Amino acid sequence: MRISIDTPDDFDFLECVNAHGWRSLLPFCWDTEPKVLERIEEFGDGNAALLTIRGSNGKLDVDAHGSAPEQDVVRRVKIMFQLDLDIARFYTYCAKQPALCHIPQLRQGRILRSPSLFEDAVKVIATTNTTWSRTKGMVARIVESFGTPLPGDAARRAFPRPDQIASVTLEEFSEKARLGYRNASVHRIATDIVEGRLDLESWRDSEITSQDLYKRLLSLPGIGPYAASCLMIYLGRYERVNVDSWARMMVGKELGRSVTDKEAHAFFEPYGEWKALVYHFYRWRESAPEF
DNA sequence: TTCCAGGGGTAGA
DNA sequence: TCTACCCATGGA
Repeated sequence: MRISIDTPDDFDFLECVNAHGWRSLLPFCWDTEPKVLERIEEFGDGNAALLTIRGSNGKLDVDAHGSAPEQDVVRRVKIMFQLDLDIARFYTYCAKQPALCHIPQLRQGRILRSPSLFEDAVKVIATTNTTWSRTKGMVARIVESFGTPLPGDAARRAFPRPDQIASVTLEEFSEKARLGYRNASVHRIATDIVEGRLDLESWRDSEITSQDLYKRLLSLPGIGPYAASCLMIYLGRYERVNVDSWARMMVGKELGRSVTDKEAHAFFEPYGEWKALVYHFYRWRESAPEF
């Protein structure tokens, strides 16, 4: 089944896929040539399907191999590529500043994300205090140990649902996922969702203020200021910079001394409501890890 | 052996 | 609000 999904004029497939390392984390699989993004996705019926996604003029062509309801495929692809995100105001802002005017020219701004906040939260936790190669390993072990396999190819699996993680003990999860001290955080988030104490997907609601959303994200185990700010970006909220070791280093160089997180935040204050997006694309242009 | 990576949690000041 | 310390992991 092929589904064509119209994309906004200010959308660029490659810029979105390359906006950060998510394309290299299972169940995404990026093929540089011929520039195809694959993803194993489960649609709630216990069967996984392979999606292959290509960008072409004004649309995304999605081939679904396996059981995949069309409406659900469209909904999830729109989330992954942030197709409903209105970034016109961001482009207007960038166009006025010489240092940022390349952003609208390149049609940067949208960042590949996961169809669920649960998956993004787990992946962000797996990026904290570790190297990128280890992040890939952690995510791969979660997918390969707990995800629904693709029919006929058990080696390829979807990202596990919360109940697939919560169905095993913390000890078993830790043994298979090997996330170090992060094991308990991921297992508890999954368990809280399954037992009805947490409804992460409802946090996508635009009625929730950014301040409230940030507080909610911080309340999750394993999610601190850095991880919460990353997730805010994926949800289209850019008021908080995800200050990391690179940001501290970069601001420190500018100021000629070591800086506190507060000083790093203050450095990006002039970029107002867009500061996190400005930092994100600056950081990836200057120093993208090998992904 | 020690350090470090796209930090987080906690105690104590 | 800030600082110090500890928290697995595994490659360099």
